[in-house]
Amino acid sequence: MIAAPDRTPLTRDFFDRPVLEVAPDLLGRVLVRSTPDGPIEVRLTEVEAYDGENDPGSHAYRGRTPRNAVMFGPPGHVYVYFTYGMWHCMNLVCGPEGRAGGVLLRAGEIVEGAELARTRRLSARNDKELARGPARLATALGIDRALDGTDACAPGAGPVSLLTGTSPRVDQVSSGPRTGVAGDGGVHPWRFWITDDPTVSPYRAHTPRRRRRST
DNA sequence: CAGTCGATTCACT
DNA sequence: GTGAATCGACTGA
Repeated sequence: MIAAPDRTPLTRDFFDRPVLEVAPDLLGRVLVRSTPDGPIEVRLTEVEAYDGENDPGSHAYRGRTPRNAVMFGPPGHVYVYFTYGMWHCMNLVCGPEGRAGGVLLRAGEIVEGAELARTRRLSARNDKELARGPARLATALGIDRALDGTDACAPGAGPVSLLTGTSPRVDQVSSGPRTGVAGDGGVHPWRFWITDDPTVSPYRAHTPRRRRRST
């Protein structure tokens, strides 16, 4: 008989560790998103670590700003940013307060609430695409900047929480360079995913944007 | 204050 | 594989 997955919420202590330790440890865990329309649960299959002010790829590299302030706050909180004029992406703040570490949630498998997720992800051709990619994951879960700063470890039923769940075996975890990260930030193998999982997003190197033709 | 670009996705060839 | 969409944050003058 197989034991049921442990639905005990992850506590702040889980996130109060170096981000490079937390990031791979999040794989396989289930994130619970509670909304008025119902719950959505996603099993995380791909993440990336961003190591605060030391990391050229991190939003915190040039210090604290109004946008990234939450990253400098206590661990276990949600950092949401808006990008490309259309998308939101979601992080979990890690490391001690002041350290500005974050784990970008890049992809996962919807394990509960797929029906609701489909209504938010009309372009998805199948359920594996519902949360394959960081902005897709945020869209499927109904995440936007209103959730920036939310405590994912708050007691009681918050809008976002994480379950202890079951971690994949160490030999089932792969790592490699982060997706779409420019320059020196792209050298570190700080992207982690569950090997061969079909919901993991495709890797793309950073592509400099073409200059817009001036008028 | 104008210029540049983004931890991306989608439609189309 | 290529290019457009779309806007807020950040940079440097």
